[in-house]
Amino acid sequence: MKQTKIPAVTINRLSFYARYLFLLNLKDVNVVSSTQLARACGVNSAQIRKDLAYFGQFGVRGIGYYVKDLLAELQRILGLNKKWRLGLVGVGNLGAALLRHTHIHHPGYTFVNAFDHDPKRIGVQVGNLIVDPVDEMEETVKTAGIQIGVIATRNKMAQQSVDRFIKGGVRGILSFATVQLQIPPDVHIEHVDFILKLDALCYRLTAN
Amino acid sequence: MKQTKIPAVTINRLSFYARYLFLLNLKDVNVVSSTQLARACGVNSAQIRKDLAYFGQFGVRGIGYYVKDLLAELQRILGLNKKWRLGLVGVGNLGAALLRHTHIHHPGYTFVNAFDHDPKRIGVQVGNLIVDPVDEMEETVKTAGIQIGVIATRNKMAQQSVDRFIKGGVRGILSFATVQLQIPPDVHIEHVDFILKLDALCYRLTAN
DNA sequence: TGCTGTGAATAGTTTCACAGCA
DNA sequence: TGCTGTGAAACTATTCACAGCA
Repeated sequence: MKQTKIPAVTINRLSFYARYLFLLNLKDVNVVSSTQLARACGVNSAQIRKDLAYFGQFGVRGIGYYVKDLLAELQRILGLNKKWRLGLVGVGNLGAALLRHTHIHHPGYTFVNAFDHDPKRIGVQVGNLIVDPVDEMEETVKTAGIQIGVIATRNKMAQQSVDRFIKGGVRGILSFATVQLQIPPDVHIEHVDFILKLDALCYRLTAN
Repeated sequence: MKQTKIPAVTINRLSFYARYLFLLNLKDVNVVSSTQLARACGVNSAQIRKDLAYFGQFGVRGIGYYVKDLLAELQRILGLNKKWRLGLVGVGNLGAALLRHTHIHHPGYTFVNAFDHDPKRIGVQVGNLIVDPVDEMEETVKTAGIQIGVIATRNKMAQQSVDRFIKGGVRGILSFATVQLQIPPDVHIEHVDFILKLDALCYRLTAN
């Protein structure tokens, strides 16, 4: 499938396009041109055509793209047509917020287990889940078929949590921790780091 | 100060370097080379030297960088040596988690006000703050001297909240919403979008 | 006519490689 | 000697511009 190495920015944009196409589809819009899509997503129209060209030809010359079809193609390309089973470790403020988060536009993601190392939190219900102890992680991750591990622990516990997910067979990690994490080459990791974003704002506000 | 346009990726890396230097400083390490720093941050050493070169010369040939000095320089460059007053709108699961978040390594950021549009939430204490109604935003943002506005509302309310912050004089926005937001050219915005990151993981896990 | 798809041109970023200096 | 600082080279990404087709 992957003819060549697709840049991460392209994947993020595809995800963004898919979101907008989803909205257009809700509004019963049938056709959209790369120029319209570009305006809505704040990018150049050639960019959109190039991004799509990595994966094939999805448009009709003189017309544009059929919204339903392109949306379906993008969902297939990104893997959003499947169900994804998520595990969470660290049921603090952030972790609990994630569990209670309603994924309206993304019914494909479900948290199936939550873990914590703090005995006071174990057995407590958060959202739809009962918090499990971290020492059951490896086993539970295997039996529950968890595919993506979400790290919402303190930095100190992050590496240990990653290791446990990986031992359980997880190949994708979403980390909210602000430390570098060691992972084997066949595992993918994405970082969500809003302090970094705040720092960028400070810089822009300071540097005029 | 800003001789040329500094790329956003460079700013993010500087922030990352600063974090690591902060840790080194805690451990009383005095000197670090670009090679050591590079290994710790997972980048090329020339990259670090180039990133720093945008702002000046901070090293000593044959030695490396003095940790304390470089940290201070980076904090000055990024504006992290100042105190920043943040306002939050949307005290749902995520917003409440942010208010309760302890910024151990970043004492420069403080939430000074929280707003919500839901009457049931107004007057309630979350973290150290009492939730205020959104229709007081413009006024409160001015009097409280809020410099950065954080958007943690539902997508529907996001644009309205941005507008209110900007009317109150805010020039920097951190948005957790997943919609495009309209802002005037003198306002800076950063997006935190973990669904986009999850989508990227799905793609990588799907595309093998 | 009015769009897509794409080669070519441009712009931006990273890495190499080494001069220059403590 | 062993590092930084930096021009040049290599690489990557974006945008232009237009051929090709419904």
